[in-house]
Amino acid sequence: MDMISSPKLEPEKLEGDTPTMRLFALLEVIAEKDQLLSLQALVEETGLPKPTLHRMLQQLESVGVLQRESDGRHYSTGVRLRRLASNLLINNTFHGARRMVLRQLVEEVGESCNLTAFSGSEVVYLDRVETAAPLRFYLHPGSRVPAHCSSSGKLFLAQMTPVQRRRLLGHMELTRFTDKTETDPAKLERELELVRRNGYALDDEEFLPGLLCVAVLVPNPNGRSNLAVAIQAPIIRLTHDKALHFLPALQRAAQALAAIESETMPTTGGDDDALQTGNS
Amino acid sequence: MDMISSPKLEPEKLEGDTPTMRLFALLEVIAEKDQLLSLQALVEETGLPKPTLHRMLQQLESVGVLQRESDGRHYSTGVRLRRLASNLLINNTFHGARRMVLRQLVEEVGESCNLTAFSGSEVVYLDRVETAAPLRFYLHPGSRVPAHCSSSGKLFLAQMTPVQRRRLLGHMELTRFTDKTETDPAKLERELELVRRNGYALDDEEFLPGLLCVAVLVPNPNGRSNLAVAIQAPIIRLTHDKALHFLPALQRAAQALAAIESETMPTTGGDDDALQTGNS
DNA sequence: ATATTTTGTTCCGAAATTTGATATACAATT
DNA sequence: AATTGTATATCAAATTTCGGAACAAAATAT
Repeated sequence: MDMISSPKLEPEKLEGDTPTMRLFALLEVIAEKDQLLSLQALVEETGLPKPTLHRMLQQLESVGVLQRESDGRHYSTGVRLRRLASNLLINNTFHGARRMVLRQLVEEVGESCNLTAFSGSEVVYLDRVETAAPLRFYLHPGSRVPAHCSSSGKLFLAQMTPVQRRRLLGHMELTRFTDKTETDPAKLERELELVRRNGYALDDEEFLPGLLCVAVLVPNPNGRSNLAVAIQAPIIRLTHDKALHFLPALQRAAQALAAIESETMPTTGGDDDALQTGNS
Repeated sequence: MDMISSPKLEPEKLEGDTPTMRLFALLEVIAEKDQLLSLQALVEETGLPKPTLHRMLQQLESVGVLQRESDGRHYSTGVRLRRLASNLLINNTFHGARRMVLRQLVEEVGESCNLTAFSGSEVVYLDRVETAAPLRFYLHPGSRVPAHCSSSGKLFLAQMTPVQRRRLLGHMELTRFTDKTETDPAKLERELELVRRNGYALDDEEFLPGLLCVAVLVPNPNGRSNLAVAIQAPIIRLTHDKALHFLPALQRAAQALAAIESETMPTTGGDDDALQTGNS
């Protein structure tokens, strides 16, 4: 094992010292783009020789990590990779001090709160802390709800580019769950505009009768966020006004969560090898 | 949820043919249970030799894919892995959109549906949404079936030029899977002619006994299509007639999928929506 | 406090894999 | 029909991984 790697800043080259790491870096490139990449495109993107890249892609495809599109020339994420990502985020509640932030928020506002992420086309509950109040909705972590009628979902939709959003909403049936569910795409679009301006989103009995939610995004300095915090409560206890009243607390929690994220997700890959543990 | 996970009886070898795939499988194990795993625990979990595992973990840690806890003896997900997962799920509108179309179709017809492509000489399942009905065939995405005895496959074959088709069928054994499997090239050719005229294809227990499929092509304005949608159901529930009854819904789904394709496929410019340069 | 067991780490030659220039097949475009 | 751009196959050389065995450091038992 060498000492500290020399600071060679290759702007184009796909970094990676071992074959495996090169392959992982390739996955990162693919995951970063919301588009189907061809072999040629990846060659230009990574700077790797074509045969090498071809082999890598083929290998990844053969085990279901990547998947080739119908035209046979474009690659995208495969089932295994997507499942890995899902599991990772769901199981990550353990690692996080995030739960503590949630817990404190719950204590502060007295209602159940949860942490959500956007996955595929739906909102998935990463973690959830319940209020002590006897009357409550029980929604377990791991479950999924549609984006168009959940507060977090609206936030995620609102921050997408128009192209991305149209791709999703254009082919999504805005299923009606309650009288208040928004099923008109145009109206939804208008509401998303509002959400974008307000910086928060409401779900006023749009998914479950009697359930009101408020959510804000967990800010992400690196780009779009895929984390949101939400308060969920029976409308009997949490009125519309009261919900807005909780916004500062919610924002504070979001900020705290963002801090946790940035602690563990620094932008640049630091190369300080502090491997020499106590070995005298 | 996957069904093929191996039971935890013995130190079941971590499957993987190449070093890289073994490593990916390791990540899957870790992602599945985000508990802080020690080296020893992983040895027992995966059945890999200790030095090997140690090397893998160390390598993964040194590049930030995994992370070692403060005690230095427990590993958990690292920065890069989590970022990969995040990006993956956010930048996934493409798969999300397609899946939604499938899901709606399933809801409409009440049977499992899937999206297939032609690859090499076989039909590969790109995605699949299961019906809620208890009795169902379980066929996972990524698996492959022969072209001559699947509804999608016949569609793909039917739209080929005679030269192309002969090239394939000439070197392909028309394997018999059931009594109804067509193994006579001449008869198959005649059926393909019918498929071409009808605009849809059936698979009436030609691959699996008791399984009936109907499929249509996803139209492609640029030429031949390499995408098909299909309904698959036990013949007990889905009679021949009923299948034809579902054709309009199937066609509608195909149309929707075509729209997604045309939205997504970058022509040849490379300039697309959301460019998010993860300048690392 | 010392002995014992368990867990983590290092070595290193043999075996397996990746690498990528070159060559070929295939498709679309002219 | 010819041409261009792409995707894929081949193969010997260069790297990398592999894992048994030895070693070090904790944790646990005596």
